[in-house]
Order: sequence, then C-alpha cells, then structure tokens
Amino acid sequence: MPDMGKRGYHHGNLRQALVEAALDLIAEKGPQGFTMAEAAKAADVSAAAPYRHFTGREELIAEMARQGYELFADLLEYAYRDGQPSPLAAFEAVGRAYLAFARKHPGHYVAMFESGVAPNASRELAAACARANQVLVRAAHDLSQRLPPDRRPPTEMFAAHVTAMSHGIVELYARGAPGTRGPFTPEELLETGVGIYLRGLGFLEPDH
Amino acid sequence: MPDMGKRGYHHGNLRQALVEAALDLIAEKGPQGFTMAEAAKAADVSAAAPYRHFTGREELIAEMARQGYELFADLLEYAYRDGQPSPLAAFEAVGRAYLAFARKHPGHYVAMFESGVAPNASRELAAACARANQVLVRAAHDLSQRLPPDRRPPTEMFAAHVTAMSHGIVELYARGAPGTRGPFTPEELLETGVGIYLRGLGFLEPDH
DNA sequence: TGTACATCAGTGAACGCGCGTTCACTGATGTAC
DNA sequence: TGTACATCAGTGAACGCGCGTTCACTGATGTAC
Repeated sequence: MPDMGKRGYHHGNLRQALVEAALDLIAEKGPQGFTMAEAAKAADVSAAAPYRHFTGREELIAEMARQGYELFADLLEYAYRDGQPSPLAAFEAVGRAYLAFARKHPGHYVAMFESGVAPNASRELAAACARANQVLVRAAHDLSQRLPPDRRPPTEMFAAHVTAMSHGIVELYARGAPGTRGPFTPEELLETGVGIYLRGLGFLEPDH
Repeated sequence: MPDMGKRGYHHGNLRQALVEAALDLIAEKGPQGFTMAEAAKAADVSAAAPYRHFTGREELIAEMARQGYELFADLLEYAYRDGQPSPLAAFEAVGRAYLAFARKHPGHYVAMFESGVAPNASRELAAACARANQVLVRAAHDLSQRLPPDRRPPTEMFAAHVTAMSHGIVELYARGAPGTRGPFTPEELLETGVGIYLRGLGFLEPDH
C-alpha cells in the first residue's frame, strides 16, 4: 500500500472519518450546524454512505458525544494522576484539564453539552459520561478528606460547584461571541475562581 | 369591544403574540426547535404574516433575546435594590434572581444564551445586554468595597466568577436532561457555592 | 355624518432549497475448496 | 494458485417533507374633506 492517501472504492475507515468531519462541522457552526450531507461530503463520500455506519443523524451525534466523554475522562484521569503530589495539586490539575479539553476539542464539547443528546441515549454513552463524572467526584472527595469533617461539604456538592464554575466559564467566556469576552482569560478566571472557592472551604493556598 | 378573545381580520398585537409563541416553542424544543411556520400557527395566523413584523427568523430571535435581557435586567435591578439592607444581602438576592429568571423564563434564557445570537446583532440588544451585566458588576463592586483593598479581586473578575457559577448551575443542573441531576436543587447549589466563594474572599456569613 | 381613498395587516398559493433517508444497484473484498 | 461465490461498503437517483421567504391579492382600518 504505497499511497494511503488515495483510496479505492472502499474507504477503509469511513465511520471514524465521518465522526471527525462532523466534529469539525459542529465545532464551526454550532450544535445544529452540521448535516449528514455535509459530513458525507467532507469525507469525500456520497450522501447515502453514512447510513452504512449509522442508523441516522442521532446516532452519529451520540457517537461524537461518546468519544468526547471517553477522551474527557481520559484527560481528567491523566491530570488527576499526574498531579499526584497532593490532593490539592491534583484537583487543580483536573480543573485545568477541564478547560483545556473544552479549548482543544470544541466539537466534542458541543456534542456533549450543547447538542441536546440525552446521556442515557445509549449504554456506552451513559458509561462514558459516568466515568468522566467519577473522576471529578473522586478528585473532590479526596481533597475534601483534608478538611475537618464538620467543615466538609458533601462530595457531590463540592464537585458540582467546581463543575458548574468550569462549565460556566467555558460557555460564557471561552466559547460564544467574542464580543462578550472580558479582560480575563478563561484560564485566569478558573484558577482565581476555584482558588477563592477553595480558600472558602478552608484550604490556604500556597501563594502562586 | 365586548369580546377581546375573538379577533377579526386584524390581530391587534401580532408582533408580541409571535414573540410569545416563539418563546414557548424555544423553551420546549431547544434553540433550533422553533420555526417561523410553527410560531405563526401558534398565533393563529398564516405562515406569511410574521414577515409583516420581522424581516426574518433572525430578527424574531433577536427580539426574544432583547426582551429577555430587559426583563433580566429589571429583575436583577429589583433584587439588588430590594436587598438594600447590606451589599452582601443585595448580592445574594441578585444571585437568587439569576436562577429564578432562568427557571421562570426558560424561553428567554435559551434565546439569550443558547440560540447563538450575537449580542451585537442590534443596538437595542447590545444595550439591554449591557444593562443586565452592569447590575451584576455593580453588585460585585459594591460588595467588594467591604474588603480591604489588598484582598479585593478586580470587580469584573468577581462578577465573572459568580456569573459563571450561576450559568453553569443553570445549564448543568436546572436545564437539560433530567438524568444528569444530582441530589441537590440548583438553588441549594448556588447558595452554598456562592457562600463558600464569598467566605474565600473574606466575608464571614452570618450562619443562615 | 358620509363618502373617497390611502394605508395597513392580513391571506393563500407558490418558490426553491436542502435535508434525512431509502432503494436497487454494483464494484471490491474475503473465503472455501 | 485459481475459481465461485457470499458479503461488504460504496454509488446515484429519487422521495417526501418542511422550512424560510416572496408575491400579488384583499379585507379592514384610519383620515381628509
């Protein structure tokens, strides 16, 4: 196979090529801004070809979301382990990974959070979604163990607070109309915001 | 005019009726889930009628968003003044108003934040958007004046943190698939989250 | 108060378009012997 | 290694649909005299 670029009648890996084309489209044009026809065209294939690999549009979107959650979970897990030195460092690494994911994988992010797919759409999707959430919850749990029990918020609540702030920053200040952006980068906002929140819980940050 | 319910050939206030029909549709079916045709039908009018009042679909969406921002700004201003007793109480009232708005006016919320309208789409939209933001910024500014200057975050940053958390809570835990919801209400999450954040800034909440 | 007329706010039919999807087909690939 | 055949993964044409929008029209309303 001297030339992998050229292909014959058979594509080789059309399923994944369609997912990637659709990710580009959805990232560029928003949740509804991709069509099966366009994805097919971007993959150099007729409009009917996608139906050999997906039962329909919904399933393609669900697959994008599933791959997104898998990747998200991987990145969060990596960040969590990598930040081993302390629960606090690991927790902050997870926060940064959240934002980095949204920035680097906008198509996945949109498919996951803005496309309107129900995470229950398939077992695989739900599983991937749960795995990602579990990393967030575990990071919150491990960190909150450092607090005296009477000042510990419920783990789920702790995780929800930080998730919400991260998501809000992404939606309001990273994605969306550039006109809305304020004088701070999303990364600054998240770092300072989570820092203040953690101090409120009783963690005194080493000044960095 | 004994019967306001019946109408003759002329509708009376079709423009606003269309806005309201579209708000219902967008709230039910998501950002792209409304069409001009459906809005017209819901207002008991032919599909062509809307074009006597709006140049097109975009303009209808922009009008929904504009009305949303005006209402949002009104509610925030009301909450802010109403909470006069102290900057802290006023600030917290604004936070609650944010969530209440999202809950009570889902159509407006979607049009404002999920429809993809650029806030610069028209001067009126931009003005309404700015007015709402100013309330948030003012609330943050007034409250932060209570802090010693060296512990004061920039006002815009302060406002952005709380806005992001509010928006994130709305998107993740108030709207969207019911499956995602955790064991806490959005209101609880916001109150505790902002409470912890404010403590991190140096405000000791009177325990409530 | 009555009439003539301009304007306003609807109608209904039609358009072009692009979308999701289906279907009968066909060329390429893999397998059994 | 060669042939026969099943299966796979594409094609291209077509479908029905609903959408946004336009257009010539018409009935209702408001105004001038």
